[in-house]
Amino acid sequence: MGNWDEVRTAYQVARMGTVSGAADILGVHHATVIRHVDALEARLGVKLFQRHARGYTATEAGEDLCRVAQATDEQFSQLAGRVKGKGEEVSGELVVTSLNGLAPLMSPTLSAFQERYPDITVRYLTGERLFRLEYGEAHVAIRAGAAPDQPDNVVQKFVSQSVGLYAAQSYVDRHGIPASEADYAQHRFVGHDLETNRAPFFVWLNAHVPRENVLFRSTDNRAMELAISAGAGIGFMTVKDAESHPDMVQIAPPRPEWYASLWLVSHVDLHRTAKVQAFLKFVKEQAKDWNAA
Amino acid sequence: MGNWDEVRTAYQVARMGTVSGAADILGVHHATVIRHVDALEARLGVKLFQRHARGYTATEAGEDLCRVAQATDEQFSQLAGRVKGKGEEVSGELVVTSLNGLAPLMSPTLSAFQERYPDITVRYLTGERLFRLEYGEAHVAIRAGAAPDQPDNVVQKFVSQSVGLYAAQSYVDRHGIPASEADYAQHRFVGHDLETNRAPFFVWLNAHVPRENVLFRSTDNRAMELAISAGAGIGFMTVKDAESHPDMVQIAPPRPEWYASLWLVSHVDLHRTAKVQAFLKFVKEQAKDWNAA
DNA sequence: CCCTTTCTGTGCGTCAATCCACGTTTCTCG
DNA sequence: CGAGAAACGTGGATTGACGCACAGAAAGGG
Repeated sequence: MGNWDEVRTAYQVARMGTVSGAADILGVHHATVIRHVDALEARLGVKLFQRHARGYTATEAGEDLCRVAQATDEQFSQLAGRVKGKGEEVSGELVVTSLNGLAPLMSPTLSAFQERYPDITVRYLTGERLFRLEYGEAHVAIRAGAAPDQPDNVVQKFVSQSVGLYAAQSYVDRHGIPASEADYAQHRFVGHDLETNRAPFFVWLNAHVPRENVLFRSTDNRAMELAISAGAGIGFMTVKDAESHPDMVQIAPPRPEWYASLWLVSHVDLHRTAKVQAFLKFVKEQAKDWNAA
Repeated sequence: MGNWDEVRTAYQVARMGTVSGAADILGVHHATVIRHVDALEARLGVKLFQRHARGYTATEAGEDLCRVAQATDEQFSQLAGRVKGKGEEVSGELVVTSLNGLAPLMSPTLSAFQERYPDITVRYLTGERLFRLEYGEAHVAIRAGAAPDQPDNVVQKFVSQSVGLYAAQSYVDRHGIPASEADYAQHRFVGHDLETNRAPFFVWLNAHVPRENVLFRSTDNRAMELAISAGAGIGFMTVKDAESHPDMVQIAPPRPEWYASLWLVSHVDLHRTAKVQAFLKFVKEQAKDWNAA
């Protein structure tokens, strides 16, 4: 079935009964309508209309086509209505992705967002591998580290969490507090397992603390946090996280170069939709007081 | 919803996942596919696909469109199958029309035709008004009188029934048999109510018998036949009809100028279809021995 | 690590689909 | 009965859509 437009033209001819009437509705010249009908009949090998001076009347085949095309027309009209609305209303799925470590931060916000927009189904995808926005795997990603600059991605600054060096009271009781940076070589640290990690505070750690002093290593932020809390060593935590743990001792105050910047990333094709805009607005409102600066 | 072809190309893009693949299937250049998708998105005001180097992936709106278009594609395929078959197989409705008087002649033939082609539904429309082939009201018409020469109508000679003048035995018992044409003025006749009737034997009657002698007039051939049979007067009957009535006396033998010619008429648009061809062949076979000549 | 393949995207020239105008037929109304 | 309107149908002009070619980018393979 080669050409759907010809079906549409024939449908209007069957509805109107005249070529001229169909041409008016379709907004084309009546010669075009005649050619469409002729082409369609030639392809099907069947006469769809009987031609006479008062217009065209559909044969059985033409009436059959008319019924099918009418159903199609209604389906397409409904589709257009749905699709146009879909760009303006906040409903359906919202897929958000981030690395594992941000789950404690995001979960309450996503929950609140779902409560605010009950038509939304929130899917929060986390994992070690980065879900890729450009393949449509997610609407919004929360990325950490340096500002991503992939083309076709819209990047907005989210929060800059202030990060400090902390240790548990139990660790301080046993090993004391380092007096200066030179003293760090005598202490135990909690750090990332991969030396190539680009997080700013881990870069700083690699530069200022011998690798052999990083005795607890993990790839999971949550595991490191629990390790610090359990007294395994000195490590980086956000000020907010540290405050939520009892008996946490600040070894070094937050520094600007340690800031853990988070970025809201969305694909340019979806960024303008009302759904994504509503989410970005909502999450920035929620995070207003998380900022360090 | 302006352009159905654009929906079709977008559907293939959603199916294939790539512009190139869709272009291959559709048999057009991939640039055309891109233009169609762009135009459709612009009209709907919604992004249907996310573009990336590996291809296009459908957004929610695109998936919605894909579902609707798939249903449409299936509908159209089925339609094409039905419609193509409709031209080749003998099924559906066969609408035959004629004047009232031919019903006794046609009914057995139509019944036999329906028995021969069980998928056919026969509709036999009779009435004073002529059903018009050019408006698609009937597939085949049986017309009487002079050869019709309307454009777009295919006319075939059907049968020439021999017509004679007859009277019932009861009439002959009371009024005798006219000795010559000059004697007709002393007899009673059965004729058509309208003097303008073009049937050749009625034209002859108007010319040779005073109007006041036509004492039984009707517009219905069947009524006239029954009137003659009941002894109301002398009237025209086909030889076959006269033979089927008991006690019928031939007043004058059949003449060529009285021949009631019947014509098979079909519209040129439908004449080539297998259904009409099958009917014409069948009815001519049946009527082989009806002919007078 | 580079080469190949695949796919998107765009500027440009060409061709076909479209529009336009006129002729013909039929129906209607005065 | 005759003029006018409305509709189909066709040949010629034109514009918009299509195909082509090339560039850029990303994934896969040796």
